Amino acid sequence: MIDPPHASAYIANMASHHHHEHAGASLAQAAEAALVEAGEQWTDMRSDIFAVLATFEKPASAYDIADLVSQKRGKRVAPNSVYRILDLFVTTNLARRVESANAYIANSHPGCLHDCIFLICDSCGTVTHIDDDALTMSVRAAAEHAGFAQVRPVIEVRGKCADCD
Amino acid sequence: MIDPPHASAYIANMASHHHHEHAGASLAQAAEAALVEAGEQWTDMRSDIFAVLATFEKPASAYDIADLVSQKRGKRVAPNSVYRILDLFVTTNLARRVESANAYIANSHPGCLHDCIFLICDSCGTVTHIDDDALTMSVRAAAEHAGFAQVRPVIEVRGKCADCD
DNA sequence: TTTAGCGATGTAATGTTGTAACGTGCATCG
DNA sequence: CGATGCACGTTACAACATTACATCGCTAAA
Repeated sequence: MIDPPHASAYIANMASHHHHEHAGASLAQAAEAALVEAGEQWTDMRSDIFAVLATFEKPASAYDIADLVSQKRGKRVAPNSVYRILDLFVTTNLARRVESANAYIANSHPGCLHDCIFLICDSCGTVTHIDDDALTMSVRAAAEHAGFAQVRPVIEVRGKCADCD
Repeated sequence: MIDPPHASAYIANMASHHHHEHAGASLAQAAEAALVEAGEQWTDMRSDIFAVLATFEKPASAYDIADLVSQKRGKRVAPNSVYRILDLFVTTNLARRVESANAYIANSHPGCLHDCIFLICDSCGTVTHIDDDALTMSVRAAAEHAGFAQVRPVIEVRGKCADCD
């Protein structure tokens, strides 16, 4: 799961509403803005962890991030601390947890709330993401129809990406 | 995650095609038939593990199962062995892995192949399952449209069930 | 009948992922 | 100056998963 960092590569959304796909410094700024907006602080540690997370184009495990942040800071950062901050990122929509990979990925449009569909390549591990609100709303509706409330859909698709196929 | 066993409680499917929802002995028989059909053996160990898995109405971790099977046999069964057999069950469609819970659940209609949608209650842990082929096919289609092949959808919804809400 | 192969399971060790409990430093505010 | 709250550190441990190799029993070929 440790891999050479790159800029995140997301494909465009199919949905009616559109938004910016941030990258690099722009993304970090957007993240900071979103976190502050949520009433949380944008600390050095949070900034570093977000920066590292954003360099991955594949889902990064908390341990991957801990290692890289430790290097970057020249001081050991425990996975524990990373988890705390990742949890914060997830709840504030700066990052997403990829359940089927036990890993995390930066949200390329923080501040913009919706359910996403992740496509994870079983060969190369790369994640692309689709926003199809019609589809995710149907899933929500189905769950609510079954009596569920406070619904949080997890929609991931494992498979072979176009490159690896 | 260790919990008093019960018969599995699944809700009916919404889709056009219908099938039996097995339970108890009938389910075990169906599982055996499906496994043999797939060219695999129905051994005592596999039978025991399936039986234990089927008593859960919540997703069961490999370790939960290992504990109960160990009791049942009066001899320690290592998680390792359980994982092996669970993997087999998953590939032969006798069981499903619930990714967002790192756990497994028996398939109440083995031999009948489709994608399911799991609803997992964050309070009580109970899983219900929906078969909505229109929805899952849309997800597959979206993934294939993005260039993915050999697609395996993972559609889970976390939330509060009607009882816990 | 031996023996070679193979599939299923056992055993042990280890790796990975995730949490709990508690301590410390630092800013703000009465 | 305390007191409070928050971010982060440290340690330990729990939960989940895999690897490598050994053993057992069956069956098919020699």
